[in-house]
Amino acid sequence: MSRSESTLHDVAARVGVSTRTVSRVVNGEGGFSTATGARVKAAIDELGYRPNLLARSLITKRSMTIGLVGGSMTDPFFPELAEGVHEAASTVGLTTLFAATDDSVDRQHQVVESLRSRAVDGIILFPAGGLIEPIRILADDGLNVVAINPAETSVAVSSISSDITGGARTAIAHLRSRGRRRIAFLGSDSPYSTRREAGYREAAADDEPLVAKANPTADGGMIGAQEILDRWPRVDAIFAYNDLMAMAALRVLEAAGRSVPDDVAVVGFDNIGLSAHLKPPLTTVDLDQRNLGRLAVELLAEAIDTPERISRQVTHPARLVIRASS
Amino acid sequence: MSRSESTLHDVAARVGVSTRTVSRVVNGEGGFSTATGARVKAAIDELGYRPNLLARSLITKRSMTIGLVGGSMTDPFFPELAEGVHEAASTVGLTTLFAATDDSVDRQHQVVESLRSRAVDGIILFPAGGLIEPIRILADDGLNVVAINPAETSVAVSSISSDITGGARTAIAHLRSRGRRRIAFLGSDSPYSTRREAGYREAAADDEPLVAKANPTADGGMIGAQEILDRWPRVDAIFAYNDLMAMAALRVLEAAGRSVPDDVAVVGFDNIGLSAHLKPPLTTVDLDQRNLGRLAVELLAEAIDTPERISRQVTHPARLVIRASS
DNA sequence: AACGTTGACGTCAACGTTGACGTAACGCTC
DNA sequence: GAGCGTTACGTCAACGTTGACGTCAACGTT
Repeated sequence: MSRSESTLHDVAARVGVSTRTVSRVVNGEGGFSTATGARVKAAIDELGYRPNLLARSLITKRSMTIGLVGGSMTDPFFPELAEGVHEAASTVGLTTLFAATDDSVDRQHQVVESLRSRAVDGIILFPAGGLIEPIRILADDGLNVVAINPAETSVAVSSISSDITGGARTAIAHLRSRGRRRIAFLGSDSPYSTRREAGYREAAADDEPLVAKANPTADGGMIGAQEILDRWPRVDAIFAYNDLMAMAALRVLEAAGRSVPDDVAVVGFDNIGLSAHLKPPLTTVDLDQRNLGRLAVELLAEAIDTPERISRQVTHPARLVIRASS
Repeated sequence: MSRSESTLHDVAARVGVSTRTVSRVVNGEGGFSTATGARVKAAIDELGYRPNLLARSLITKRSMTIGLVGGSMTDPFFPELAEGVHEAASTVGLTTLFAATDDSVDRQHQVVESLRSRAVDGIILFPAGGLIEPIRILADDGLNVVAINPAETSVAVSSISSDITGGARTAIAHLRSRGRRRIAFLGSDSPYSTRREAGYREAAADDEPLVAKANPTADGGMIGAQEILDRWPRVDAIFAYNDLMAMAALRVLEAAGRSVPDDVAVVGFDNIGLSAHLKPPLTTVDLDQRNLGRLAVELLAEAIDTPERISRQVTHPARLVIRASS
C-alpha cells in the first residue's frame, strides 16, 4: 500500500532482524523460526515490499526471463506462438520478453543484443530470413537459444522445426485423392516457401508444376491468384503459401465466377483462427503454433538448467485440416 | 565475439584506465580525450563488451523499459496496438515488455507487480474488465500508468479513450442514411459493449432497439446472429460488437439466403486487417490501434520525465470505414 | 609569479540483493 | 558435564554500474 519503494533494509529495520534473515524468509530458504517468519511476513505486507529482481539477478546470474524474438506481432503466425511460449514459460516461473525483427537480420542482431543486456536466461527465436547462421554464432557465444522453423538446421543450434514439406505433401496428396490434377502452388518469395514448394513438387510429381509467387499477404495473394487464373485457366486446385493468400484466392475465384470447391479447390497453410470462418471454410495445414511454442520453452528450459551446452533438433508434425474448400 | 561475459573492469584492465573512464566513454559523457576514447572503444569491440542494464538500472533508477499489459495476444485488437506502442517506444529509446491478463483483475495485479519488480519506468494498460479503480490504486502508489480505453475514466489516472460511442453513433447514422430502419445490435457481454450500445441507442432513437448478446468471438457471433434472425426476421442491418462477430454474421446471413448488403447490411468494429478481405469487404469502425499505442507512449513518456504526478485524459477519434457490406 | 580555470582522469561508496561463512545458544548423548 | 550437532540467526563481500567528489597537470590571466 505504502509508497512503493521499500527494501529488505526497511523490512529488517521494522522487524529488528538482519536483512539476511528477511531475505531468507522472502525466498523460503529456511533457517528462521516460525515466529520470526510470521513477523517478517507481516512487515512485508505492511510495507508493500516487493523484491527488486534487478538486484537479485545481478548476483544470482539468473533473471528467470526469456526472450521471444519474431518477425512481427501482426504476422498471423506469431501471436499464437507467443501465447504458447508465454503460457509454458509462466508455468515454469519464467517471464517472457517479446521483440520484433521485421524479418531483418540487422534488426534481429540489435534486439538480441538488447535482450542479452537485460540478462535474459535464453532466447526463443524465429530466425529472420530463416537463416540459421547468425543464430549459430549466438549459440557459439554461449547464449541459450532455440530456433523455431529455421530454413535449415545446424547441429550446433537447438531447433524445433515443423514438418512443412510433409504438410505440403499431405495437402497435395489430399487434393490428388479428390481427383485434382491441375494443382497450382501460390507461393511467396519468403524462404519458408521453398519447403512448401518441395512438398508440392514431390507429391504432384506426374503433373505439370504450376507455380506463381507473390508477397505473403492478402494483397499479394490476390495478385498471385489472378496470375494463376490468367496463365492456367484450367487450374482445378490452388495450394497457397498461407491462409492469408488462400483467403485472397477465394475472393479472386469468386470474382472470376469459379465456384469453390466445385471448380477449384483451395488449400491454405497455418490454420489461423479465421480460416474456419471463411466463405467456404478453408482446408489448411495446421502447424499448432501453441504447441510449437510450448516445446520451444521445454527445450530452452532444459538448456538453461544444463551447465554444458546441449543442442537438439526436434521436428514437429504438420496436420491437414480438411474443411469445405477442398 | 569472445565469451560473452565481459565487464567494465575487463575493458578498463585491457586499456589501462579506470572503470569510471570506460563508463564515461560508454555513455558518451565526455571528460576523456579522443585518444583514450578510441582505445576504449577498440577494447570494447575486441571484448564484445555489452553494458549490464540490470546493474545500470539498479543505480540510476531508470530501466528505460515500459510494460504493456493487455488481455490476450490473440485478441485481434492487441497486436496492432502492441506494434504501435513498441514502435513509438523504440524511437524514444524505450524497450517494451508485454504481458497478458486474460482479462482477469487478479491476473492483472500479478503481472503488474511482476513488471514493477523488474523496475519498469511505467506501464500502459488495457484494463481488465475495463475497470479503472484497480489502476487508480496503482497510480496513487506512485506508478506511472496510462490506461487505454477504460470503461470509465478517473481524473487520477492518465487515460486515452477511443470515442467508441461516437463511432457507434456514426455507424448507425450511416446505416440510417442508407435507409435502414430495422438495425440490430449484435453485442457482447464485455464491458466495452455498453459504449457501443449507447451509441446505437442514441442514433437509432426512433427505431425499436433490437439487441442480442453473445461472446465476442466468431463462434459467439454465429450464435448471436442466428438469434437475431430468429427473433427479428425482418431485420435489415446488423451492427456488430467487433469484426469477428460481424464476420460470423456474414456467414450466418449467407447460410440463411440473405444477401449482403442488399437484404441486410453489416457493420463491424475494430477494422482488423482481414475485414477488408471478407466476402463483401466489411464496413467497420476504425479505432486506429497503432496511433492509440503511439499516443499512449507519448503520455507515458511525459509522465516519466515529469517529477510531479501528472494525469491527463485524452480522447481519440473513431472513424467509419465504408466498404461493400453496407 | 601567483592564481584560478579547465580537462582528464581516478577513488570511493552506493544501488538491493544473495553466497559464504561465522557464532551463540540450545539440546542431546554417554 | 564435556563434546557435538543443530538451529537461528548475523556479518561481510560481491554482483556491475554510476554519482559525488578528489587530484593533478596544463594553461591562461594579470
